Amino acid sequence: MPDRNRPSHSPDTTYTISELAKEFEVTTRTIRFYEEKGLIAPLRQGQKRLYTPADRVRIKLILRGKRIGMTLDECVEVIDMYDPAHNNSEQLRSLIDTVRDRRARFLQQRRDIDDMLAGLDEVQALCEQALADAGDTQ
Amino acid sequence: MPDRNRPSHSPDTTYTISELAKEFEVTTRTIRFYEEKGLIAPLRQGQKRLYTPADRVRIKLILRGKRIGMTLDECVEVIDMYDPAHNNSEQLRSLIDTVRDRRARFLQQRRDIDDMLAGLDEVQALCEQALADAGDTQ
DNA sequence: GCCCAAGTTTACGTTAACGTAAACGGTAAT
DNA sequence: ATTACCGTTTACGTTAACGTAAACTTGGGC
Repeated sequence: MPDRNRPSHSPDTTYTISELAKEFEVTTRTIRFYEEKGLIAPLRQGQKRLYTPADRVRIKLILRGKRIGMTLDECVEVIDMYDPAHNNSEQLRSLIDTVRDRRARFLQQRRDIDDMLAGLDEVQALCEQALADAGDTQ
Repeated sequence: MPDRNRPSHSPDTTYTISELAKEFEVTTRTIRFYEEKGLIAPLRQGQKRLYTPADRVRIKLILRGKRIGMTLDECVEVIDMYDPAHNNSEQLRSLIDTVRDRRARFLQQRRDIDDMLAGLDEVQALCEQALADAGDTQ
């Protein structure tokens, strides 16, 4: 049995596919699918996949993106912003533009969520009022 | 030609499908699809669909939901919270629970977006630093 | 009367993101 | 040695949310 008691912050920690699947509450199929799509590229020990902390972070970012409705392709776009394959000034400026556009979309989404939350507040207030009224006339 | 100059806030304003399609930048197919799925139920004048301001609001809510990754079914759930078909106290309490759950999900999404935005800030800072450095060594 | 733009119905096609099943390999415990 | 789990590959199935095309109707303009 491999050592499951090593500190989780160890730099050379690795994870099996089922460990990550359990942690993130997805199926192993999902994780393999992400690999198939090129979103992650785990090591292999023999035939089995071995995930590094970096892989784990990528999965975390993917799932975060998914929760706010991003497609996998969009997740890749955002994740790729992090890796420093941007050599010359032209690429840097282009990346800054991409960042600006993406930020605008995120801000729109946050406005949408705030609007939704405001709606929920109203609904709840109406509910509680109706409940109070029902209590009064009892 | 129908009057297209009536004030848009008139209570009995109606819209054609193409007007709404243009306003919300979707296709007419999309709007008909929402009807097919039971999300809206426009009036008819003869064979043609006529949309009321209430229909328009529902479409707006649907699209808002979609922007934050909600499915159409989830949009219906949320929209249905607004209409007062909640008669007795039991239903009211149940609705309050539903509201609480939904709010929790929205709050999670907002955290996700804030995390994404923080990531973009970092990326941008690194970009600008790299650009500045490139300028220095020129 | 004829045309055109906008509307309609019906139906099949498409894409993303997995689910599900089959068939197989490695290894650890009984 | 057999059972019990992981893990693997390959492949077909599924659902949501429309796109696209065909064939038809309808009211207004020339």
